[in-house]
Amino acid sequence: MNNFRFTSFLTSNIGIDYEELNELVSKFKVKKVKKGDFLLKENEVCSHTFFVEKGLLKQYSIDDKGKEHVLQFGPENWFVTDRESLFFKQPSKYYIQAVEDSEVLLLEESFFTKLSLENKSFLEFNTKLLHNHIRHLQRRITLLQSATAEERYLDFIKIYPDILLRVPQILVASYLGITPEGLSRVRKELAFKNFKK
Amino acid sequence: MNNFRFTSFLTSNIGIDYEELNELVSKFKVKKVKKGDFLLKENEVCSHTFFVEKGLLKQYSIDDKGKEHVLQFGPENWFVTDRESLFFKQPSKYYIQAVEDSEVLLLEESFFTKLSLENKSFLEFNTKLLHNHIRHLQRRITLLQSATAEERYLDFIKIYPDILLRVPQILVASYLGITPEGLSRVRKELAFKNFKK
DNA sequence: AACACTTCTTAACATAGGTCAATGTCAAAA
DNA sequence: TTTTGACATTGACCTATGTTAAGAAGTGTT
Repeated sequence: MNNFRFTSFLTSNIGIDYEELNELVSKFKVKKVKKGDFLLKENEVCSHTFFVEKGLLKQYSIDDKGKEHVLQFGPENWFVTDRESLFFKQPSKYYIQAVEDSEVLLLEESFFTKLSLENKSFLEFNTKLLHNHIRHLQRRITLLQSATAEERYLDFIKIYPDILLRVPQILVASYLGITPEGLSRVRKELAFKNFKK
Repeated sequence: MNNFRFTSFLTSNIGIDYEELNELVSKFKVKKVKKGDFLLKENEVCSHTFFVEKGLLKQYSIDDKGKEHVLQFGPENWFVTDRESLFFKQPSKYYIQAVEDSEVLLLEESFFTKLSLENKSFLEFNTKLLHNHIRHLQRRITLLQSATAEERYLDFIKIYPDILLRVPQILVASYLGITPEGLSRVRKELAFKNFKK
């Protein structure tokens, strides 16, 4: 058998025929990327969903002032893709780039559509993925609408304590929608508050 | 036959058996709500997807400072629901309320799951709905991360010119993540800019 | 060791947008 | 017709965060 995280991930989430799955997964391409390498660039049409076996990816856009905005990070066991581009076959607005040396599985969209038709359990799984995605995005919107930089930072720490330690703060700041200097200030104030207590 | 917008909406989007669909749709409950009535309140588990036949809904949350944040508006032909609560059967963080006197169809989740399994074309349609939702949410995140209040307002005008005219500005401001006063200022500055030209 | 690079911090200053309070407008209710 | 209540605007003031610029600290490379 292979020992992809992906296989364990799926079998632990779906009541799927193991042999069949293994057969499928062994056909996937594995891609090794170095820190800084791109898996997707702006204006390309996204052709795969990337499942992160190892390492860490970031998905970000660059605005018209040249600033980078991290939409999401993708550590091990995460799916990263631009669904908008993949599904609607439109040029992407995002970059997907390796933050660390990484290994990703390249999943064709047909993998999802086919299995969804054939296997009820997989359809449920896939639907769950989509709903999780939506849940995650809504949470971010609410935070961006209503929370201060400090509150967003505290939220980030709580939800992604692992990622906090793996990425430079400039990326955390970009994810939070503030400048690195702003983040530095927030951290300082938090340290001061904790000191006083 | 019935003359629900919903039936036309579906048949124009899906290659679905018309008789079968009509049969299904005629079983749905229609709910008429007055301006201000709620279809969902915080901490309730959302049990339906609402298809707006007539009128206008808003979905919003209230933060711990008591401020209202509009997540989305739902005019005619839109689906409004809290997918997070509906799918994961969790208490909702949102309110769904009528902005105008409205008529909505109450769609059971089973309607979507069943038809998705039975009908390939419907599955595609449903998947498209989910992807559209994700696209929409991502767009908002990018705007909230990178655009000024003025830019977000201009974007709103461009994308929802109709809604702009139907809702009080206090709701537009809430959607944009600014205060009513802030929006008023933005409008004033825009008017001034246009005057100078 | 010396260097270049990148990241992080700090401080002074600037500004977008929030807050508060007063006033205006308009439509519905009495 | 008056009153009420929701919405919109305005101005004075305030605060969080951005901007700019400099230095410090850490890391990898020669």
